[in-house]
Amino acid sequence: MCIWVIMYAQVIVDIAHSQVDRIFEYSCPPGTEIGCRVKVPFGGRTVEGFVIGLEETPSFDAGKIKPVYSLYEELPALVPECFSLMESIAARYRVPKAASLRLFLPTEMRLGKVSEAFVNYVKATGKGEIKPSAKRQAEALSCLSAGDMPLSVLAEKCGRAAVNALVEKGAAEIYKVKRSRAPAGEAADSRPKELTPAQKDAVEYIEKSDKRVQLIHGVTGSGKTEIYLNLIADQLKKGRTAIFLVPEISLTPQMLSQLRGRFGGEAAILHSGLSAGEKFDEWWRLRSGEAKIAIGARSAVFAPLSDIGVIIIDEEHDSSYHSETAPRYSTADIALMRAKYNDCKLVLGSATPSVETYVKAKEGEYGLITLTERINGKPLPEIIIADMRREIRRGNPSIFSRALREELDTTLSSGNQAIIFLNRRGYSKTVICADCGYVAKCQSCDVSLTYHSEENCLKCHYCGARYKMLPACPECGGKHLLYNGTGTQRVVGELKELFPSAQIIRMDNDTVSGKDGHYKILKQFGEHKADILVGTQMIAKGHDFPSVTLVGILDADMSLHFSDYRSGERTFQLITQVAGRSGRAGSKGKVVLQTFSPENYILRYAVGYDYGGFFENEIKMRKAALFPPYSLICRIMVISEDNDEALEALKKVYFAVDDIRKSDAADFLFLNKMHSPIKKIQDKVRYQVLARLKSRRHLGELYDIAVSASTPSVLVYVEENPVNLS
DNA sequence: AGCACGCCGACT
DNA sequence: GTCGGCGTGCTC
Repeated sequence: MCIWVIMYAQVIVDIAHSQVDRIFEYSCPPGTEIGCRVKVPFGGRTVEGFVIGLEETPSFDAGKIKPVYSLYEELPALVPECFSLMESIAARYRVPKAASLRLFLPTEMRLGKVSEAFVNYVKATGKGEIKPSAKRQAEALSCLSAGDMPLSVLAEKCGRAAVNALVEKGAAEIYKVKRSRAPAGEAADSRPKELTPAQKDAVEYIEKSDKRVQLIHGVTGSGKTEIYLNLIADQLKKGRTAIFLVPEISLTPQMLSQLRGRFGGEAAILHSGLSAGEKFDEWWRLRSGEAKIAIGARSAVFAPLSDIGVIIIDEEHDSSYHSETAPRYSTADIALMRAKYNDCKLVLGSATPSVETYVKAKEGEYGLITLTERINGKPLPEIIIADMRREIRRGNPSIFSRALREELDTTLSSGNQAIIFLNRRGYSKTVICADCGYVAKCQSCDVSLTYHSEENCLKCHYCGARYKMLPACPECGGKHLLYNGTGTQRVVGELKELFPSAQIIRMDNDTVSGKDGHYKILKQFGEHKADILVGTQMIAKGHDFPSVTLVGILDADMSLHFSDYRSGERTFQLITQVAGRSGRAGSKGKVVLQTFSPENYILRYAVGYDYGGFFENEIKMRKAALFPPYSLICRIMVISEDNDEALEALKKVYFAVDDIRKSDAADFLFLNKMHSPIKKIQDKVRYQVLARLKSRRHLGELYDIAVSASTPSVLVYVEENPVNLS
């Protein structure tokens, strides 16, 4: 006789709503473990839930407790660490626990939409008899005598009817075998390379350091990747696991095959190109311990690994590491939580680290490894500045400088390829004087103003101030004020006139369609099906094009004048990144950088690949102007289809924040409410409360205000140091 | 979040 | 007299 002790499961139901953001108790079947996903009855319907605790005695009226319907799987999907992270994320970003738990599962896996895949096998039982006339059945049995085989193969050979008949008679049986959908893909040969002394030092330094976070600042081609791979390999040797994060855009087919070649089945690669089934299988390979390295974009920071030995974030400055949906986490924050929990290192790497990261490394909070030498010893491509004011003065109305035209000519005639990059993003337009390069700025914020055509005025996106349109340049009196950038079509048009025989591909939001339209265009160009690639942001990173020897940046200063304290940083990062596209393989590369402000310090430092100089200047300016990291910019977005409701919520938020300011005025550098720079997106009006705070001490209260001001029809959320103010 | 229960207007 | 509007309240 056997007496089961009835166990009670503490369950978080998978409904992300504050009113059900608490524990519900259910009696559960034996075999239920903490971390299991369960199907439970909940207020007349059936929902998915997560077991976060087990108890022998319920704390709820036992008579009202209902039983768990079923378990989704034997092995708990959530590892113990998830519960600690769940608490931190829910508290930090003010989201329901269910919303933070969802992060740990690929969306494709929720609600039991995908499950394991099976393949049917047939085996002979040796039982039953077949009639002598049944030739096909006999044939099938003889096939099986050599061993079991997949049903589909046998049916193809001997006919489905014959197999069915054998099964009917009991002479054969069908059974299921788990089929792995793990993406096969090619595996390039990429055996470990001998490390250079600098790389060896870096690995040793990181492993010995007592600092939790390490920053590798290394120029393009300095061999950061090889350092990462060695750090990972060392942890695997110790029986620990690893997470390797890259920007989504870097997960190109070449990179995937390189990683597979290096790590084989030890690595699970989670990327957006996987089907639901593939993702399911890759995820379970990690969870079951079969795979020990999780490689992927942002969401892979939630990989179901235990005993993590190292977490790596490559290209740490990349904006794709910030989530754009609630909870709006930053990947580095989560990675740091996990690094602390697992007592392991968090390694950040970049050729152009974000200012906020670099300042921590310089001040000693993070370990800092600087790699100045390139592995192949080759110099970085030469960057030439073309002064567009001079071009105009000399009567060159074209969008191409003389220098760029000449370089294009030599590049094309020597059979090489060129990339023309347009530095435009977002929606706003700044005002530039074509004669002297003057840019209109806000008097109280020192950021550039944005031209609003509907109201024909200039606005500051930081304080909401409005300025009258300028009839002429206030500096030089020039009348050539430019309000619009140049479009890619115009660039292609002019190029065709200048180089009629060249093949040109254009790549921007208009020409890229579908999920891999992006990749298709790059592939074409990589196969040298065109001589010139013209594009915006999207060509800045990713692919290696061996025969590209020239990169032209048409409006290098465009992003400098965005009304954003980070515009200088972004411009430096962008130029460095785009320049890196030139001269990847054999021949030396060149970069022509066209600008209306050639004396600008950001461009000067970029030309010399002088990150240190750039940083010193930038940090000085941020300190003087009290911009991050010397302050915290908080934006509370208010979005709704109903303008009145939005305004009501906006007022509520503003007055609540203002109350905090009244109690602690010293912490507030700025506070105002205003329209969002983009007033309406998809028929939803957008307002914002913008605050600049000296410290983080009121951040939690701001999150609380956002939560309490949101309604079913008004979305309210907080953004910390927002990447773009749209 | 859903879904039930519940109390007031126009209909077979 | 009923059908149904969606306001309040609960879900182990």
